[in-house]
Amino acid sequence: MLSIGKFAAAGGVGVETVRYYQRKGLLAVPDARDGIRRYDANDLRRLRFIRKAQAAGFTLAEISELLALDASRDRSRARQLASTRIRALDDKIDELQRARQALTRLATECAQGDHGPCPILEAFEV
Amino acid sequence: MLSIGKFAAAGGVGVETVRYYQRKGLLAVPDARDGIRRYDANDLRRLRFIRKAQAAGFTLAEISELLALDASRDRSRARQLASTRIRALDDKIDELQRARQALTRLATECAQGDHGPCPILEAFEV
DNA sequence: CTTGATTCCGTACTATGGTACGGAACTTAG
DNA sequence: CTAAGTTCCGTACCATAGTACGGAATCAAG
Repeated sequence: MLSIGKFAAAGGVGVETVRYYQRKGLLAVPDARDGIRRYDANDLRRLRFIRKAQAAGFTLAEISELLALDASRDRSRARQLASTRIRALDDKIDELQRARQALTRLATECAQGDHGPCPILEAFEV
Repeated sequence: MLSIGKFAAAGGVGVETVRYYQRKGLLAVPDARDGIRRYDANDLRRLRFIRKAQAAGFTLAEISELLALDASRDRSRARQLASTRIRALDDKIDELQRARQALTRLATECAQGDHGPCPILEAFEV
């Protein structure tokens, strides 16, 4: 049974972040014995779930829904959320790759010769 | 000479966004003739520059610096900003690709069989 | 037992990039 | 000329994901 400080540390977040997740309804606020709330292994699994899902690009709102599904075991909805997220990831990856390509080309051109306007600066114009 | 509404439309943003960029120092606030401020082609180039740089993933703070460089013509600093941004893009792309891979695998596993816990939900646990 | 750290709780503040609102003055279309 | 649309300006508000603060109470170490 962990105090909030140990719990937060075990989950790799700050105490304030735990409280924030509680306010958001992502984590339960355990009953306090003697005024100090204690967190168990279930709480910790849930906190780690949140962090991992977040690393996979889910927003906290989406994670709320995943956590609710965890209770209902609604597989088709879980797959739906996953595939929506995959499409969003694809779009974002494409966008970033296009930006990277454009910038790389510009940086190369800018490096070749020190006369005339810098292509990086010029490219965004017009 | 465009009014702020036409100017914003020409730049593909809202009027409030133009005012926001002015507050941020990204766009100048032109002198008003007769109380109405007029925007010229230079202003429009600058606004479009902002939008394009933003699409390349620069933050408004970085764009401020790019706009300042545009005046000073500091090519080496421009290249430096570009390569820093390229590295950040690479990191982000990697991260998203890892997330995509993990999610795709999970969604496939979840689709195979409807018994037992859903791997998508389970994966984020432990 | 005392001192320093931790907990609890509400509230406020941060950064980022905008969006909305209200009222007065001014412009534009019919 | 009148009515509707714009502009100006300051201020407040939005979402997202936290972070900070203050004061009282309680816990842990020496």
